[in-house]
Amino acid sequence: MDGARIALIPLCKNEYIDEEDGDFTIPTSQFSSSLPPMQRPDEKKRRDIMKIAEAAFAARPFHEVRLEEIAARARIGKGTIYIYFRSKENLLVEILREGLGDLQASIERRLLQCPDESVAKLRAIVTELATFAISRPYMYSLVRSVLPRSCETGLSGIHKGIVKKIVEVIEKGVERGDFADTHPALTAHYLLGAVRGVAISGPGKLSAEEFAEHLMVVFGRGLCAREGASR
Amino acid sequence: MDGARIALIPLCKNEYIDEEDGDFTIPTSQFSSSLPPMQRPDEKKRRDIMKIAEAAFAARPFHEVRLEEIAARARIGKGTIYIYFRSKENLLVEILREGLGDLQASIERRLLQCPDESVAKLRAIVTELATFAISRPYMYSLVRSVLPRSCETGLSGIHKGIVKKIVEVIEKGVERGDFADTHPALTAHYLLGAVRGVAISGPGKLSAEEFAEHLMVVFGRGLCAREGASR
Amino acid sequence: MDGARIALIPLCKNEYIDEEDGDFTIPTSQFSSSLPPMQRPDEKKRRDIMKIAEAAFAARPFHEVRLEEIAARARIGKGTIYIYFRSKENLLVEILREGLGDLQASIERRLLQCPDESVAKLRAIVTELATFAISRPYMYSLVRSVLPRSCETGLSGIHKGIVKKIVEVIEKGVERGDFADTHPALTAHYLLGAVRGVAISGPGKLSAEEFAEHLMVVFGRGLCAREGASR
Amino acid sequence: MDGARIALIPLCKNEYIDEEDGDFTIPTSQFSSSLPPMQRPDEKKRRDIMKIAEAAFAARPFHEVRLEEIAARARIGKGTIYIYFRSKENLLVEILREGLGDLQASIERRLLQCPDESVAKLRAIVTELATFAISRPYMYSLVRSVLPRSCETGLSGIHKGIVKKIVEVIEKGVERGDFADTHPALTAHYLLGAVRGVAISGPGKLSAEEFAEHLMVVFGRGLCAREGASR
DNA sequence: TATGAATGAGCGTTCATTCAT
DNA sequence: AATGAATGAACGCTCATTCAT
Repeated sequence: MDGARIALIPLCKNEYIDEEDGDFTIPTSQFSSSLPPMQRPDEKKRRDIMKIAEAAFAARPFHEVRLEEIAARARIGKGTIYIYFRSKENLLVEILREGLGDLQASIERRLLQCPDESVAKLRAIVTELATFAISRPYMYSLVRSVLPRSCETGLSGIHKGIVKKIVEVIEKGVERGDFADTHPALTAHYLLGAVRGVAISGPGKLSAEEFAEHLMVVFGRGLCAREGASR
Repeated sequence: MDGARIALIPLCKNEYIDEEDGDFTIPTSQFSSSLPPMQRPDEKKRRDIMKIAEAAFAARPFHEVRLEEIAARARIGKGTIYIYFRSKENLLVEILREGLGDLQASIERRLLQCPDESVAKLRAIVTELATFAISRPYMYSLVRSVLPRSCETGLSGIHKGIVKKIVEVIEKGVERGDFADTHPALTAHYLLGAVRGVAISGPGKLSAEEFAEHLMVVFGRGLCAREGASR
Repeated sequence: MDGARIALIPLCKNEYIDEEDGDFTIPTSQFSSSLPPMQRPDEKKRRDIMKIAEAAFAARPFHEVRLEEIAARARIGKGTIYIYFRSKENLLVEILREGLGDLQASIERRLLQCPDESVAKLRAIVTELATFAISRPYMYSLVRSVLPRSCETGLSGIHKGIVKKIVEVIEKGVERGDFADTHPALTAHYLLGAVRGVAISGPGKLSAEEFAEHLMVVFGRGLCAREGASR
Repeated sequence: MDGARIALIPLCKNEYIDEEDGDFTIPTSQFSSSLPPMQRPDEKKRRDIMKIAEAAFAARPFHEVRLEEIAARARIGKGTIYIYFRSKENLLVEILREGLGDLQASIERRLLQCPDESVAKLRAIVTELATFAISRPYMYSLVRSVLPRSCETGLSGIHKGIVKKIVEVIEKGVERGDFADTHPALTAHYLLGAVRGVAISGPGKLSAEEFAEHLMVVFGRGLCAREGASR
């Protein structure tokens, strides 16, 4: 049994991992990530469903969420969900795609409006992350906790896009001598992870502003090039 | 055996009769302290199951993990799992409890061995977190997968214990003038979240040492009292 | 739909959040009074299932009856049973409730139509009991097969109702001097037990009429006030 | 669906009934009814188990009785039961066989001691039945409620033996002009059923003597030859 | 002989999904 | 488009039975 060392070393971060012997083949899920956006007879109803479902998926783990319950809460028939979404998993994916898409969009919008200065850009990102974390805290709890197969669904693309944006800002700051960081990608993950950690299990009663401010203190200093007492 | 008089005298005609002592829990020895050297639930087998199951739970989301498959991989009968664990959820909880418990224990051990100095203590914690993240990355991905009910399962207690340890170190550092932090609890969550983020979706090919070192740079600076250009 | 504001705002970080209204029972229409002329649970199908299941429960003991088999015989899906019945036990209870209810109803109907005379009333009851025993003999064999919990299921209520009816008739007869019986409740149980005994293990090839007639002879005499050589 | 009339008319009273299409073949149970009495290493322990199990089988329906519970109550290992009994069903059969055997034996003993007179003989039987019903009321609840396949187990033989004894007494009484009964076998079933009915659901607080006395009044009169106003 | 850990067939039940209306 | 009754594959779990000790 000792020889049977488990081989579940994550081959590919960012994704649920497959096993050594291939027995655990992840069934190719049935969602094309790009969206020939299905006819949406009633866009408002679609949003309703997503809103209700977001709450439900946040309230309990995926396998405990019943579509019947979502339908009942949305005051529609169970079958109706299938007019707007291909499956339960697809429903969640769409919710996350939208949520992360919103976040990505608002980060990009904010960056465009902001002066081309390293700390200001960092602040722009941090502010958006904090606002998102406070206003839609459960979005975070969904991202990876329940979601396998994020590659196929295009979600990891959005996630990577956000990471990339942060990395760019840090790298630009390093170039300019404003920041000192030997591994900006790591730092980007710190930032996202930190925000997520607070969103999920952080202290209650925290305003987005306080949160952003504190993040700026810690990460601003942490990235600051001017000195470096790490010891 | 004569004293064991049966108490099932029908108290009430017309109905099946209940037993004197109500719930009569069968004294399932469940690892009872000491038994005749007969067969006993096998602690090693319990660990085997947990090891296999940890891999399975890491490989796919909770609702796609089949106990039958775990049993097959562990080369035991399906029912055997239920000798050692109350339910599928309990199995996962035990895995997490053990994992988080290990982490907590190693942090505490390391803190005891380490000089009573703020940065050294921070380093001790960071080193353990990084080591854990690299060596058991999927532990992190599990934490929220069935973690509603985390209160009842005692898991959140362990998590809080770890947070508390970090907070203590930061607060002590602040008292001594080594650290500057207006909200240590937030920072503790940043640290845990950051580690988690890297464990789950961070860049591959990262050694625990590199990881710890980089964390120390960012968070060490971020906490550093000596100056503070967050702007 | 705007008023249906989602209440799933995480009240408590660090834990999956519960819903405002707790148990939120889905308004499964379960034969709700009036619905748009859409599909509705089909009362006829319910009866079909009960008919098939009655046969199955009569053919073997409870724990050997397979719902899958009942479903197959009824040519429906296994899940469909659960649309109409809460559980296997509930299915049996409903069968019994209906059966005993029928018996009770037919006894009461017959009593209303019959002249207000002691022997005639006894005959009315006996006739219905005999008819029931001959036409649905397995109903009797079911009565106690899952009848712990008979209180909770309301079955014992029906049974008691029947007993009470018989007792009333006897007591009236005693009042009038037609019957002599010091313990009518006992006699009522004799009658039911006797019928049950014959239904279950009595001689075959017995018509309801013969049976009723013979019962009348034995119990008619047994109750008769006119003389009393019990010795 | 109308044509699909259920064919579960009990072909053979006294046994669970098979279905028209033979799908429901009752698995030949694995107990020889006659007893090469297996080595009984410890006869006392065997009795203990039976005593405990009798209570358990009386307390809940067959399928809810756990051998583990019986073992625990008897303070023996689960496997030990299988030293004394071939299976769970066999355990129940043995309990019933013994119980009914006791009843049969005591009836026969009493009949031998009693004057050769019709009413006295009836009284002998009734007294034993009443005593049995009062002192071991749950024996009755077991006899048919849980037990399929009684033919193969030899139980129905004992039951038939008792019926036969009663029938003999009645027939002798008829021959002698003491009793009038056109169908003694039916009456025998009445008697057994009546006793069973009282044992299971009759009024509480009834002494064996009262019970026997009342039975004699009703059945004594019911069988009495001297007159016959059943109308 | 006695044990109780181990087994695994087999169950009741659920719920995402389909489809007739 | 909308519905919800119907489905049935697939699950978690139980427990009578076996067997190594």
